[in-house]
Amino acid sequence: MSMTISALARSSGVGVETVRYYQRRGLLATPERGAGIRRYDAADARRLGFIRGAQRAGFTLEQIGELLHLDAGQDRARARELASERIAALDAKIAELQAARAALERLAQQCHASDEGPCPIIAAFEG
Amino acid sequence: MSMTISALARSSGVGVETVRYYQRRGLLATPERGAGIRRYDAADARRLGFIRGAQRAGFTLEQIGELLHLDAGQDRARARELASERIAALDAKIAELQAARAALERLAQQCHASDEGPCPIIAAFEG
DNA sequence: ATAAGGTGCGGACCATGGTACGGAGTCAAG
DNA sequence: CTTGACTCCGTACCATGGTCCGCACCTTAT
Repeated sequence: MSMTISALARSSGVGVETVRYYQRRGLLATPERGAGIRRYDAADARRLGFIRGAQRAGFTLEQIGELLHLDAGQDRARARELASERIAALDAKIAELQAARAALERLAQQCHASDEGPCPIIAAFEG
Repeated sequence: MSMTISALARSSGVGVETVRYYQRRGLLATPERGAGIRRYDAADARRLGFIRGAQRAGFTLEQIGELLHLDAGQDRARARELASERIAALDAKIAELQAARAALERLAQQCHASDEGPCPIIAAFEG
């Protein structure tokens, strides 16, 4: 159950260079090389999957590094702290994007409604 | 009704260097200088406000540049096109963030519920 | 066994959105 | 009329998250 770096990368939908970048960042281990080629296993794939998932949740690579570090240390309080900070940030971001979406939608409709005068999409945001 | 660059910057809550950066990017005009100092007016402030608002809506500076360019050209169809692309992108992003938020919330609660075994926050995302 | 293609590695480079620096000129209050 | 704050301008630098390059070695199919 071992794979090369390109198989590992493919398994998580990233590029080989990205895997190598994560290694440089200390997010992924660089396994021992058997005759020049490093071999990766399911644990590496899970870890890479974790990184991508956490990244989708908006964690930066630095925060992900901390989470991975906690993994070893069992510091659950800190993990929860990071999680709730992130939840608050997500709430703020979601609200902002929803507001922007509503504004854009309204503008697009106004713009569509009349072809006269200045485009409302442009006219908006000003102020 | 004219102001210096720092007043303009303050009026939109950005730094002077940011205004200058937008000028370099071609998003803001650099008015004629009266004896060495450039003077800005309400139109400049509105334009800067537009840039910030559009940025909050998730447009990149490049897209904002295009929107501002359309402003002159009255190309409303293109403006609507950009707006609806952005709306779709916002919808996707909002859905992603909501999913991430829900996942994190659930994990934080699980983590809180029991202090035994591996932290669910870490265990998640993997896969 | 040889050629094509994957791997390891270090370092350079990229895009995005700024931020900082240095030196010269300008403006406003005391 | 000097001092301190502000401005102009070009250039350099920053953080983030990669991406590409070149060279040598390894692997695999033919």
